[in-house]
Amino acid sequence: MARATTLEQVAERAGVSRQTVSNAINAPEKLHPDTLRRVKRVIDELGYRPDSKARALRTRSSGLIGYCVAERQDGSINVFMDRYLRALTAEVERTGRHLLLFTAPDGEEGLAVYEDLLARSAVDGFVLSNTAVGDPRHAWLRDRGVPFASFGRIWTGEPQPGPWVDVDGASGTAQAVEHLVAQGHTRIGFLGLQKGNPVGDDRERGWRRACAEHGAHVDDRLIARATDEHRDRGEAAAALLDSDDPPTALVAANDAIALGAYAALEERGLRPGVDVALTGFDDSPTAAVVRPGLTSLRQPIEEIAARVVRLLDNPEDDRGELLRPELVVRASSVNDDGGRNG
Amino acid sequence: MARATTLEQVAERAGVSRQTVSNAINAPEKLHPDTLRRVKRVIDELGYRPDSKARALRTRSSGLIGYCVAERQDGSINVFMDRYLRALTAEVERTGRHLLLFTAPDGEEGLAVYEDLLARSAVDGFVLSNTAVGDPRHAWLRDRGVPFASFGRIWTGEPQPGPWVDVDGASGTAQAVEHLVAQGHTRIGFLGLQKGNPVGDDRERGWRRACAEHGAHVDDRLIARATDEHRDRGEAAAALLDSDDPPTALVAANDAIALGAYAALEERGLRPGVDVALTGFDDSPTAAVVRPGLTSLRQPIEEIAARVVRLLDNPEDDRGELLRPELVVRASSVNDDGGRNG
DNA sequence: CTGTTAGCGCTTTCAA
DNA sequence: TTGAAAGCGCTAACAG
Repeated sequence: MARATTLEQVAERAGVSRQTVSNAINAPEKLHPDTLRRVKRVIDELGYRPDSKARALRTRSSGLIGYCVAERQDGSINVFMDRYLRALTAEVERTGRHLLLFTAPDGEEGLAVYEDLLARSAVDGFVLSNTAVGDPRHAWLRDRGVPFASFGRIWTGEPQPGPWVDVDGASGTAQAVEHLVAQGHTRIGFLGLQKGNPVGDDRERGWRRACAEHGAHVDDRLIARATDEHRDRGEAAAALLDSDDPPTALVAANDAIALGAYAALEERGLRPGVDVALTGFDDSPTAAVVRPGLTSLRQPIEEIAARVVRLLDNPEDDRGELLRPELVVRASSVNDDGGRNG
Repeated sequence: MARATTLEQVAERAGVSRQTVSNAINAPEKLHPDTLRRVKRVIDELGYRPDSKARALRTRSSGLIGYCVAERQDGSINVFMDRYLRALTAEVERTGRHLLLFTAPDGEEGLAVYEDLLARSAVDGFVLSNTAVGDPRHAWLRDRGVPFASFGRIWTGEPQPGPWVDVDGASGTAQAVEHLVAQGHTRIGFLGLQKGNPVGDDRERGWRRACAEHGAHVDDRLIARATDEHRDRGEAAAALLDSDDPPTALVAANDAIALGAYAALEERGLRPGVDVALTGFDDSPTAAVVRPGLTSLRQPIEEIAARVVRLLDNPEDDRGELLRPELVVRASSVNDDGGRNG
């Protein structure tokens, strides 16, 4: 690998001092236009770029933002990983930095990895994701004055320890309910997560509120909960479908559970969208591909990435931002197919 | 953010020179056991870690491996992104390095980004992925003596410009055919990609070879091709199903096309697995979730990541490695459900 | 506006 | 085995 051009080589060739070359790059307004032009030409000729490590050493900032890819496959963020990382990388680059990936165990144990990265001054800050209930990372970083921004709240009830962006789950399920009410449904079931799961509770709140607001039934017997957040064989939906007064529509807390409901419906000879309307949440890649297409709530991943990076640099700006997901209507929730069966 | 401990602080506290501390970390065998113990204790007390940038500057190696996340969503690698990046990150960490993410346009244009990273000495090498036909990156990096390893071949027919790992597509579809022949099928159709797409051609070869070997029909009229590699509405399958002598089983070149076939079957009142056996390729998350579950070929992503990193460090070791995908049998390809309907 | 000096924190080289 | 000197390539601070 060829040795890269240095500042000194540029300086010599341009007949100026090293500092002038540095200024040409970092503070061009300080140079006489002629000098600037001459130096710039030499820079281009030689293809010179400041050595990132030397600059980092001197400026005490690595230009790297740490991002942890969960060590164990937990499934939930899975469906966004691709979109999110792509967007985050692009956003971070817009400010001339890069994303540094690392792995760490969940919980307290993982803090050692963050500490290591910090002790080596390998990163300037962190973007947090896969936030868990009572996640210790946020407070830990805040206490050390480390810049960070989080996709996801810590859900402890206490004030958030730092800037965050999250998706408004209640708004999402409320949109789904409104959509179903507009189709004439008044008995809309909710396929939730385990009670106490803050994401599930949030999404349940939206279902409850919207049902009340729009005159649909609100009744705890319209709620069933999935045992496994990431894989459901349809048990939750089955419970509601086999009840005395089954709902005519189902709002699921996520796509995995909605997909489980497909199985439960099929077993009972019912068709999603025709016999029972169904909506999911997350707009996973699968939602667009199954038959019939699953109506779902698309998380504004690209916007989340943009805001997270902005909050990282301007932590005072806005401490928290709640973004509305967007309802993507497919055949699973509309009686009339209307060509939307994608 | 608190200033990190330096070598000098450790040295002073331990009553030794800076160099001795450096040796305690990088060449402990050079120290007297007593000195080593004393220095190590101080290192632990202070939580000292060498500053990565200073070390990198001095040793001329950043400890960072570049990985490009494709700028445009091309869909194909999408399904692996999560697993692959996780595995790659872990592998790279095993040797004390980290992954640096960046974006770059496809083709020649993107080389400027690689050049920039190199000129700044921001990375020690690259792991390539999303390899395109005639991908210019490999030869470009080789010509500059930059370490790299590729997931995916360049498919030009010329010798590969550097170490690579890839999945043996032909072996995969051959496995699928053998599985179908074992179920009694002799007319097995192939749902391929556009002719000339080397991935599709490779997978087609396996189908053809295995059909010939196992006495199944081999006939170009058993082949239909999808227009769009990433989204197929079932047109390919429809062409075969509506032919004079339709196949009783279908091997698709990827899951997206197989999923398209679900639609074509449904429209004709046929059930995957019951009336027509069907297999996909890639074992996308969707394959496990659709009804019936889609039999598919799982790429050994974790092993690919491990080998890519090994090749990066030992380019002479093995220039190319072809890995066998694993057939994951689900209900779409077996007449008897057998409880495998996942 | 330009140049000189100093030093970021580390490891390599060489001397003791 | 340990220590001192030098310098990786850059920019902050200041002098001219």
